Amino acid sequence: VHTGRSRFWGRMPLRLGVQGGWLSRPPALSPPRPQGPAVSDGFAGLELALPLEPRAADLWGPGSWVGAAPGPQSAHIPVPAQRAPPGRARLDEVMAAAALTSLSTSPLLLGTPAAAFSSESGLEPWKEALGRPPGDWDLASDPSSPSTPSPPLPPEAAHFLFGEPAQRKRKNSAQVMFQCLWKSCGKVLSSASGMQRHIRVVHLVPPGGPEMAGGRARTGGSGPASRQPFPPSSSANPRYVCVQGPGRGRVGRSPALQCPIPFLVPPRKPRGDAKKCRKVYGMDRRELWCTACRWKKACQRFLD
DNA sequence: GATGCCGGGCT
DNA sequence: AGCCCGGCATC
Ligand SMILES: [Zn+2]
Repeated sequence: VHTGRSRFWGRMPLRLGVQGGWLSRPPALSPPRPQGPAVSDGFAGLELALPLEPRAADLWGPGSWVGAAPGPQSAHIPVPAQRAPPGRARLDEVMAAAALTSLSTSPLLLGTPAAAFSSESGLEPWKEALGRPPGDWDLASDPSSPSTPSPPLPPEAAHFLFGEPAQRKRKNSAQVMFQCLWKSCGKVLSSASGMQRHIRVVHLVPPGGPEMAGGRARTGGSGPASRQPFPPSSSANPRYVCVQGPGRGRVGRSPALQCPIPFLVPPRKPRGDAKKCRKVYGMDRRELWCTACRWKKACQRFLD
């Protein structure tokens, strides 16, 4: 059983270079590597478009691609911004890119020309939200909001979450909204603080252990992965590595350590050395492979 | 180049 | 659900 896939968040139009929950593409950053190539680094490739301005104009503008300036620790991931081949809506695509991760929050501009966001494809969450009277789908609908005020997320986290919502002189028709893109969440809130709280309460394991979570503890692995960004990773490698922020380089087993969530990642997974069906039987004896191997999935016969 | 397999598409 | 494959990371 592996623990869900990606567990990052970022702003909407960005995409994290993650595959299978393990960081992809080592190179670039190269922190001091204490060990051989097999176990070292591996998380420098984290690709973030942090410097991006969250303003819609920039994100969806005429340029077809947006990306972060290449830097020591941020390669850029181009994200199609405007047009997309028919059958695949652009927003859908961007959403997919973002949703590739588990969560992302982003300011949305409501009331802007529909063309900017119009999409036939499924975006149920905020499409729905759009249909409802403002203030209705706000915090009021958050089932898990205790009356007690809680401390805000660390400032860094907030930064990664929303950036500055660009306090434009608001044309009375435009309104900045925030959407939670945590896997299959999509909640839309009207304030950054509200979104922070939502994320903390609903998606984050509190820094005291999962059992301290509000009323209903989410201990085991039974719940939807969407609520377990930091699952009690299996006995083998119960660690997360902080790749950015105050706690950079530190390891721990929960987001409790000083690290903005987006940069708290599991270390790279080594490839097992067990020979799998493909290697054992060869391409010509494909019928002998286990089904998983035949389907290019993780082998079920020869486990690691 | 070969192998392992995630993510996602199709039926 | 079963089945397949693109693409990527690792060997
Ligand atoms: Zn197999």
